Parts: sequence; structure tokens; C-alpha cells
Amino acid sequence: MNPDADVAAAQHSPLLKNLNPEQLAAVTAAPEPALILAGAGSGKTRVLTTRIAWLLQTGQVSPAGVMAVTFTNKAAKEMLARLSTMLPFNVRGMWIGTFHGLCNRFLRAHWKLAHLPQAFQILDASDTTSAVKRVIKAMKLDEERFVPKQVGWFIAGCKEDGLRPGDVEVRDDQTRKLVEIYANYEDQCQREGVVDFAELMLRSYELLRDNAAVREHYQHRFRHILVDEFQDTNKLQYAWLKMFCPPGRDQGQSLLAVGDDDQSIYAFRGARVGNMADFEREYRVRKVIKLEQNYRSFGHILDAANELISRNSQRLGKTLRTDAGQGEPIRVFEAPSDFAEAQWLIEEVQSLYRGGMDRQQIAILYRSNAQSRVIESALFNSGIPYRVYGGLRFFERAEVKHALAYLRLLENANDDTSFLRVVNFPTRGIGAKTLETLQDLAKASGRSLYQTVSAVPGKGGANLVAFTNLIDSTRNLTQGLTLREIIEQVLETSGLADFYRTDKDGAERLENLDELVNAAEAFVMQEGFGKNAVGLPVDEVAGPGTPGAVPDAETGEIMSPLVAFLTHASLEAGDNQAQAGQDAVQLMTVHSAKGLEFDAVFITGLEEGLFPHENAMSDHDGLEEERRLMYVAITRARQKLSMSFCQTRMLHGQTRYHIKSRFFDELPEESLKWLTPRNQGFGSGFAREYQAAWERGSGLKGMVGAGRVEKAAWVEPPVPASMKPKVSEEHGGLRVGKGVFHTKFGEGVLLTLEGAGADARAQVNFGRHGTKWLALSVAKLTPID
DNA sequence: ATGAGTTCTATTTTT
DNA sequence: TAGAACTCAT
Repeated sequence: MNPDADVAAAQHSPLLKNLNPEQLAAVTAAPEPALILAGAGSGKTRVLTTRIAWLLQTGQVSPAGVMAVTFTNKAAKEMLARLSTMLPFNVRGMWIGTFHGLCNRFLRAHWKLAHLPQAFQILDASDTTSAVKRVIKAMKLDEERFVPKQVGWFIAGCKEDGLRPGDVEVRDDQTRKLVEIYANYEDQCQREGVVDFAELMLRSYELLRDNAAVREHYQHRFRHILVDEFQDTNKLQYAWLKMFCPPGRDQGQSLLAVGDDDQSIYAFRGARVGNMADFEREYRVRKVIKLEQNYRSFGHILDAANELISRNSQRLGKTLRTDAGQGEPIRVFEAPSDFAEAQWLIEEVQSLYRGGMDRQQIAILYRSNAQSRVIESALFNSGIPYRVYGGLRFFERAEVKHALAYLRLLENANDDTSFLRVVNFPTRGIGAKTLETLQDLAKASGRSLYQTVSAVPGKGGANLVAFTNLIDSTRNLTQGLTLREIIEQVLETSGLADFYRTDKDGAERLENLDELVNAAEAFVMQEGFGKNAVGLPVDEVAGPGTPGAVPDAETGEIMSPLVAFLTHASLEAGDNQAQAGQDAVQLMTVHSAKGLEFDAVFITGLEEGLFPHENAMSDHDGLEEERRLMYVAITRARQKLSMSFCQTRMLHGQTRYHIKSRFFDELPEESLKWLTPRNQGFGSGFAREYQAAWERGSGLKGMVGAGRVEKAAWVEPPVPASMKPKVSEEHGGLRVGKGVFHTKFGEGVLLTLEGAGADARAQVNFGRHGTKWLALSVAKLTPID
């Protein structure tokens, strides 16, 4: 092939139409290491996917030679989806996925070399914590001094620095013990055939590092490696990438790193922004391409973002610009209390909605999850549908995890984590005492719990044997069944389904178990196996194309759909959001808003101590990360941006007095529109005066008397007439004082009806479930006699 | 085994 | 304040 001629011809490819000069440069960059500094809203995903498409179209690489790495499943899916609309190629040949997803794919193909069982299972965060907890217990250590979760972080931190227990520098007793726990934890995982998230990365890295043949195979195979969100990579991930494409060698391989140092907000989790600068140096990047043209926000919003972030030192340097015009200035509201802030949000949201904006185009952002409560209850009481991100995800729900534990035991009975989760759920007369005996015996003999049951004497032992018999017979019963049938069978024989059928509030959990069956069905349909599921690359697989299963790279052995599904469940916990109201206001932390965009954004709780958070304010780096977080928040907005802060806020059960965030002083005055009088600024101590006045019992009057009339905004605003509840007696067949039925809360008595139309709401006493306010536009209430 | 009572803790968390 | 995790009594 003649790349130059192809490249010249491809300049006219329809793919490249409508790209700006910087985007074009990034898409058509020469096959050498390149760094793309992609600002918020600069069309980064489009550049990434277009580049892959262009490389393929110009024949510079075949699908098997492409690897694209992301951090989230969502990003990977989006890339895959966009590519499949752009290309006639089979996208399955490419390695596109998350770091962990690709590591899984790699380890499944080389499980023997990696010293793993073929059906190894992946521990999620909570599995990891409980596994660590067991180690600490077995070592008879004080759980106060060695908090399982923290020890888990320590272990993950070591792994992310590439350190095995023997590599950790020990300088004090505490660390010595921690390393001991780490070592025992490793043994335990190995014995049980499970790996945690960090292990997926480290194990793959070590295999590549220590096995030249494997390493060279992949180096030769992947001609083009693209990495998204490079600023979020940790030390190990960068080292992992170097294994695929080592720096300082010109082999015609290209590593394209795309990132934005200004959006690095995960340093606390081990992300190293410094990897960007290191990359530029170590790979001798000749040209850094900056995508600074923003296609998302109006001028005032970008001015604010640029001005704020310019306060940070050690930036790679980037200024967003737009052709969209200035737009509206940022509205700033000072509220007397968190309650008043929420009330103001309600008014603003309703006015936007009346102005024709979709509710899902409105986002309310906050620094910490605890702030959502006040806002939620205000929204709830106003009958405005909303959706909170950050709740329990589907595969993390207790009942789902129980079902998965049974399924895991079918595949690998030595998985003690799963064993302990369900050995007595539903209850089988196996108590703590019996389990202690079992664990001691297992530890002494170096066997798994499952292998040890017969050694336990007495009634407890008999019950344990009954449990393993149940698992064994279920395994036999499910031989040859489809994945759907296996799960249905397990739900029945385990007694899980029956348990939730008789449990008084098991209905919802039963629904989730149904949903699990559906998810499995969808997984089988969608992945179809042999494709991207467990992800054995098709060109590496020698085995027969058995439908519904993936053959192993070396042996041609068939991997069961069940193992694939269990892997899927650990690697992708599902949507991180509560019940999906179609037309709902979006509530989330600033962290979870990263990567999203909305027509209207409210940044709330902009108070010193909260945002920037007090725990981050002490050191320079912490404050800079808070500033980047604020930068991320600002750049989420397309058209309208508002910011608010409170003088008083309920925190840890106490009313605290706050002053406005220093970030207000770092934004351009001309881009702000103060809805309340601007006060003296950061550090004025005004809130403390207010507090003092309040404590004297004089409240606001004292303040006004002291000549601070401009602080009238501190008075609770009167409820506007439009907001005054309209009380009625009857609504759609419902009558005050009569009975109603709700699908979740059951029967109740209607106490009050307020509002009309979309705002209509009802207060109902559900007895055992208490008295609740319900939005009639959302809640299904039916009258009963 | 279950429920009531007690104590502790509270920043963010892509996999 | 509120929730989770735990203890203790039934």
C-alpha cells in the first residue's frame, strides 16, 4: 500500500467534512505518538471515532490492529456505536473497551500463562471489602485498627503502583501488618480463583512484562492505540499502555493520547495528571494538538470557565472559545438557608419548564451527595419529577448479588466469598458458630469452605452438607440449559424466589430478580458470544464457531455463557441512576456530571468548606483539584448557568454558617448577574456577625438596625402567590378522607389535596409506611371504598 | 433469627 | 440529622 497516496485521496473523504483545522489535524495525524489536548465540548469523541474510521478507510490499519481504551463502559459503547454507523467493517475485531474490560479479555485468552483458572471471577468493590474483612478476621486482627475498607484501599493503591507485597517498603509496624494482610489476601484470592479490579490490570501488566513472546505478539498486532481521558490514568495504566507500545522505538506504531488536564478530578483515586506531561516527554511528542473550539456553551459560560481555571498552576495551557455569542450571564443567588436555596431552585426549574425547556435538560449539581436531600424533598413536595444519579446500581442490589453468588458457586464452588454470602440465605440453620468452625477447619487444611463442610461435626455440619448438596444438584440440574433457564432454575432451587415471594416487602426484589433474567437474556442476544462478550478476539481463536459460547485461545475449550455473564455483571454494574422518569430534572454530584451536558445547569452549595471542600483546602494540589471540579461543573452548561450558595446549612445535624465560595472571586464580574446583592466577598466574616446577632435573639432585626439593609435578602422570601398551594377536596376520583391504593405503599387514607395539573399532590397516611406526600403526576393512586 | 436499641460517622468513586 | 453497622435481648 502507498499510504501517502491514500492519505491524499482520503483528504476528500466525506468522513473529514465539517471538521475544524485542529480536529482534522488530530484525525489525520501521522502514525506516531501524539497528544491531543481536548477541551470540554470540543468534539473529542467525534475526533476519536473519526480517526479510527479514517485509519481503516485509508487502509493504514485493519480492524485487528486497533485498540481504543476508555474508562467507562458508557464511553466504550458510544464509541462502538458511532463506529458501526460510520463503517462497513466488522467492529468486533477491534479491541475497544475499558481498561478493565480489555484486561479481562486479555486474561481470558491467556488464563494459563496468567496462572488463573479458566472461569476466574471478578470481585467488585463490595466483594473486595468483604474478602479483605475475612482475611483480617482470620488473622485475628483488630478491625478498629485495620478497617477493611481502608485496608482494601491500601491494597488497591499498592497494586496501582505496581507493587506486590514483597515490593512494598515497610517502615513501621502498621505498614508491616498491612503488607501481611495484603499477602494473605492475595493467597486467598488465588486459592478461590477470583481477582479484584486492580488485579485485572496488574496481572495483565505483569504477564506482558515477563513474557516476551506475548508482549511482542501484541506490540506487533496493535498498530494504533488510542486512549481516552488520558488525564485519569494511574501509574499502572500508563505502564500497561507502555507494554503495548514502548516509548523510544520507531516501529510505526502509534499511541494517541486524548485528555484534558483541566478536567482531572480523580487524583484522590490515584489518577496522575502528570502522566500527560510524562507522555509528552517520554514519547518525544512532536506536536501537541489543542482542541479549543467549543461547540457546547455560550461565551459568558466559557469566559467564566477560562478565567477560573487560569488560576491553576502547572497547566498544559488551553483556552476555550466559541462562535456562539455571549449568551446570558451566569445567574448568582445567595440564599439564607439550604432550605431557601432549594425553594429558589424549584422556582427557577418551574420557570425554565414553563419557558419550554425539557426537564431532563436541567441539571442540579452539588459537591457532595448529602446535599441532595433538601433539594429532593423540595422537588418532591412541588411534584416535579426528578432523577438522582449515584444510587445502588442494578448488579449491586442485595437480591441480585445473592442470585449471582449462587450462579458463581455453580461455576466455582471454591469461591468462599460467594459461599459465605448465601450459605445461610435463605436461612438454613447455619449460624455464626458453625461458620466459625468451618472457617477454622478450612484454614487449617488450606482448603475452601466448600471442600471442608463434611469435617464440621454436629447439626451445623449436616446443614452445611445439605447446602453443598443443594449446589451440586442444582449444577446437575442445569447442565445443558440455556442461560435463562439456568438462572430461573437457580432462583427456584436456592429458595431465593420463594423467600421474596413470602417476604412482606419482597415484591420489588422479586421484580429485580425477574429483571436479572431479562438482563441475561438481553446479554445473550446482544453479545451473541463469539463476538465481543468475553471478548476473545476472533482472529486469535482457533476453535470451532460454536454458537452461544466462546472457545479458548489455546485449547479451543468452550467458555460457558454463564461465565461470560458473571464477568459482565462484575465489570458493568449497570446504570448508576435511580428509577428512570422520562421527563425528569437530573440531580448529581459534579463528579458524576463529567462528560455530560445540559441546556441549563445549577451549581449549588458554593460555600467555603463545601465547594471547595474543607478537606481539600489545606493543600495546594487539593485546592487546584477543587478548582478543576468547578471548571467541570461550569462547562456542563449549554445555554443557562446558575450558581447558588447559602448562609446557613444543616450539616451533620447542626446548623452551620457559611460564607460564599472563593470561586466567585475568580470569575469575571461582567459574566455574572447577581440576583441578590453582592456582599463583601470571601472572608468578610459577615456570616459570623449574622450568627452572633441570631444568638442574641434579635435575628435579622438587629442586623437591619445595624445598617445592613442591603442584606434584606436574608429574610425568608415570602411564598409567591403562584406558589401558594391551592387546596381542593377532590381530584380525579380521589376524595380527602377516603381510602386510596398505591402500588408500593398499599392502602392509605387521603389527608390533603393540593395544587392542580402537573403540580397536583396528595398527602396520604399509609399507616405502617407513614404519612407521605405524593406527586399525582407520578404516583399511581387509585380510589378505594 | 429477629427486632429494638446503641454507637459511629458524614467528599468526590469511571472499573 | 440520618443512615449504616453493630450489640444485645427475646
